[in-house]
Amino acid sequence: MTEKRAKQLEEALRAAGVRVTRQRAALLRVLAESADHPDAAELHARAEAAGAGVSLATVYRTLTTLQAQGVIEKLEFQGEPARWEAADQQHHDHMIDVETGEVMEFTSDRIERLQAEIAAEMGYEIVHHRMELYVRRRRGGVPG
Amino acid sequence: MTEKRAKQLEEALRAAGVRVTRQRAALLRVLAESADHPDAAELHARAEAAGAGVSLATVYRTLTTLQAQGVIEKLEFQGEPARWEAADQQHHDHMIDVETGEVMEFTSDRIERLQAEIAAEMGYEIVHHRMELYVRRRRGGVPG
DNA sequence: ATATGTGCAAAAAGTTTGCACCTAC
DNA sequence: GTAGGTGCAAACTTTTTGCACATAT
Repeated sequence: MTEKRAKQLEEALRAAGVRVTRQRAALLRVLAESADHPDAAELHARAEAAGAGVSLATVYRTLTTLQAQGVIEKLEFQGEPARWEAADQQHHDHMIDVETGEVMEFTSDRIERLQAEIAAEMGYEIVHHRMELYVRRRRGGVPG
Repeated sequence: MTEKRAKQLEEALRAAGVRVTRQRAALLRVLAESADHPDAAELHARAEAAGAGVSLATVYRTLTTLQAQGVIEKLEFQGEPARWEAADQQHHDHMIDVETGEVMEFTSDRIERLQAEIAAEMGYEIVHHRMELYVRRRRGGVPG
């Protein structure tokens, strides 16, 4: 399944005139297999672990390229190195447990609508947004 | 007015056991006079322009200290150096014009309520949040 | 008097880049 | 064949830190 996705992406890149090198193919596979939100160093480590020879500089360059192609999204949480995620899912925002560091995803059409309304009232339209909730588990809280 | 505010802050800091040095006093004044969202280098430049002898290292250390005292807030917009703002106003979020770089402030009780609801549904409570709308002026838009 | 703060210069951390070589198309 | 990609090492940007000296309380 992730292999299939990786192949699809290779085609899309070629169609866009972006060369699919050994390094890029390897990173596409690593990204397709990653359900979490790894940073550049972590992606490099995973590629190395998979036996791909990819330099860290190329990881950075590839991430920039894939972002420009809309294949991945860059996440910049408070003061940490940038993290990345596949862009194939529907849009969502993030909730970060400040105690464990765990990153969860959520969506809210109602919030998105309100954001658009607020921008419109001020004469603007939204290009993109960023919303992060830094949270703590409630004592006696509802089980996940 | 800003001078008065700076004096108040000096008192609060002393009360909290934080020494009010010449450098800190100078930075408090620069911050009190700044209605925008300057980064450390800009604050350093403004302090220098005001004739205060303050090193950049001290600017960084002071910003960290003032943040810990709740006097200022740190803003981290997409990939730029951190910016700072006085924390005396009510809570608000930011809207950034992607074409001009202009930073505007806004509030929405409705969004804040929805955020709390979403966190609660997942068994969490919000410690703090970050919401930024990256926007573009609408062609034929409503005047500001 | 002394715990704290400061300046300087060096280091850290994350990311980007110049250049010679390599490779997908 | 050639435009575009890669590796390496060096540079860059922002921020932090060790240490000797200075100063607010």
